Amino acid sequence: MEASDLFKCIADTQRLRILNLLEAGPLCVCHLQEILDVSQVKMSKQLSIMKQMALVESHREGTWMIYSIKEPIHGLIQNNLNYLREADCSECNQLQEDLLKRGKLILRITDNQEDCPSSICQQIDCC
Amino acid sequence: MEASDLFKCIADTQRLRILNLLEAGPLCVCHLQEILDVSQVKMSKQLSIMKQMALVESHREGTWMIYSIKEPIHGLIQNNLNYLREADCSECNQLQEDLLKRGKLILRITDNQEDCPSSICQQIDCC
DNA sequence: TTAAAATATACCATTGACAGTATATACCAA
DNA sequence: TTGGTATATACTGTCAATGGTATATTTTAA
Repeated sequence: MEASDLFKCIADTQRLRILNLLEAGPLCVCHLQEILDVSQVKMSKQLSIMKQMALVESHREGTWMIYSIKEPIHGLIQNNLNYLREADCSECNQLQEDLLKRGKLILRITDNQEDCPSSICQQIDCC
Repeated sequence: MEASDLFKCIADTQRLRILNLLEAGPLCVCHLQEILDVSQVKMSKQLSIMKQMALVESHREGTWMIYSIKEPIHGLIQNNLNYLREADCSECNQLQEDLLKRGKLILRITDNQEDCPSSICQQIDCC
């Protein structure tokens, strides 16, 4: 895995946002879609790209596919996520917003007793 | 200047190598060409791209164009250069090799009394 | 004023990333 | 076994990045 491939990957704002979210915990495709407000096809493709690069991995739970960071997270990715979360720029702010949205989303699927992939909700002792 | 633009920039190995070299000190186009072993046209284009992004700047000395990092260097660039110089990957090793080549090149143009852009050679009290 | 060196730009062809539509697959519940 | 939900893939058109050739520009020296 060359550094240039990793840079190319996170040069796409959506992929960067996905990695930022997954680094906080696993999510299924539809919830990623909801947070990033992006079409199903596009999300699926982005995840597929990063899966091929071995940056993320997935497992099935019923009809859901749960994506998570493939451990250990690559140092260059971690380094840049850390940097951008501290920095002040429009994309950096978006990463923070996404994490807030993620928090709300997890609360919502807990509270409303919505169907909830256990590997996501078990993070907060629900489901 | 969005983070994604910066990532796109350093996702190109040549541009990354150029920034790595310039961060160590100014160089003229022909010396960058020599170290990276790349055509004149291509080098000129890469520099032009980064000049437009305000990552580098240039000034003329005779027929030479001397390029240098535009201060202050962007934190994201600095951060990644620091990371890659410490890391171990083929591209990381290349960055180190380039810096060695740069050192030898500066010694050579000093020793051989070659024509030497003063803003480069004054770094080592020559010319 | 002409020639040579260093650099930049214009032009063109090729390639690769990306977005969208349609369709396929996998799983579940009735 | 049928329909619905979630997800993936195939196909296609479009646009941007890239690399090469030729040429222009700037400066210096003869």
